[in-house]
Amino acid sequence: MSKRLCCIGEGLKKGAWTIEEDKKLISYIHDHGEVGWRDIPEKAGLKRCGKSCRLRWTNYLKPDIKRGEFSYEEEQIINLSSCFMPLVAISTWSVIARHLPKRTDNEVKNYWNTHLKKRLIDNGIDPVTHKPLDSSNPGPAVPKKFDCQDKSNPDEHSVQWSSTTPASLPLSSTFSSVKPKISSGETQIESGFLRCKKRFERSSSTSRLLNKVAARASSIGNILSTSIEGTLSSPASSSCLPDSFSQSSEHMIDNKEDLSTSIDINIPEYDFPQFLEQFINDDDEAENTGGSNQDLLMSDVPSTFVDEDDIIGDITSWSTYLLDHPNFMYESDQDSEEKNFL
DNA sequence: AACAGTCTCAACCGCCTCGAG
DNA sequence: TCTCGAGGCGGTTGAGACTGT
Repeated sequence: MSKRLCCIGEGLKKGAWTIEEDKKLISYIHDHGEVGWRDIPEKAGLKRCGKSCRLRWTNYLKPDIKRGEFSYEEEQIINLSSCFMPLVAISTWSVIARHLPKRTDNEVKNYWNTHLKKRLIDNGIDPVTHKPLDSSNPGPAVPKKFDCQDKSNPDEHSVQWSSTTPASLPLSSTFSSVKPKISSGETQIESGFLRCKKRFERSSSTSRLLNKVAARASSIGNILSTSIEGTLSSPASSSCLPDSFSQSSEHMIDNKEDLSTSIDINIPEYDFPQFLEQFINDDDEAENTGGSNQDLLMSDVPSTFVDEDDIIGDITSWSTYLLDHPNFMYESDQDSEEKNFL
């Protein structure tokens, strides 16, 4: 198949856009709308290829784009979404971006690559597989606050790291359990086709699950912090913690008052893994009964034959790990004290 | 103040899918 | 059914900003 290359042409400009170019593009789209990108440069008087115009518009100039730092809730969605990376091969960033209102896929991707991925690597986790980076590394570094062996008295607010293996690793085993369901009778070609098809369906399934998470994204920070609180107050976990950490957790509780409204931490709903499971069950029930739960994104998505239990297990595994290690994603952020207490 | 190293993110690249003809 | 162009995607690059010495 021969294809005319879009961005190769005489006199086409590349690189950073000027204010004048931006004005021309905005003015043209304001008058004519986002149609026919191929013709827009010529009609708008721009020496750019259509593709470049489209990218500039969708990633930067569009009026409803939100810029600036990502909120804690947005980070949580990206973190959870990153768990699906090994499962879905296409449309990942755009699907995630659709769950973050006014964020572009490019921005989400950049944020993951420059911030969140780095944090995982810093903490000894492979950002692709979510496994420890190497076998000599027993797992992500764990704050000494969580080290059962360490009964010393670490500074309450500064986090020190040890290499103690955490009780549970995020997704390391559960991911490998999610395999394409190809029957024994299929040929290689058929299985290739099906694999391609399944990629779509997984993407859809992922989106549906993300949608469920995103639907409560506005309160996810509160839910997590409360759940962490509940986890820490349980006898099993508190017996493992040094006294100083109990004080630290009290500090967390005090600080939480500033961050959220008061929530009854005894309500099981706020156990995050349970919350996820319950939320998905509620959603399924609504679907079965023809309920009107608004699916913000995937209302047109066909049913999937990906085993959602596997994926839910993955989410639960990862969220459980996050709950067990509340500082996990934030240890590199020395300047983000507030986040360290969540 | 000057330089070097690091980080950020807008923009580009090449490939893919979809839909019109 | 096939071809081809438009639009969309993830991966990558590199200029400018920032930070440390």
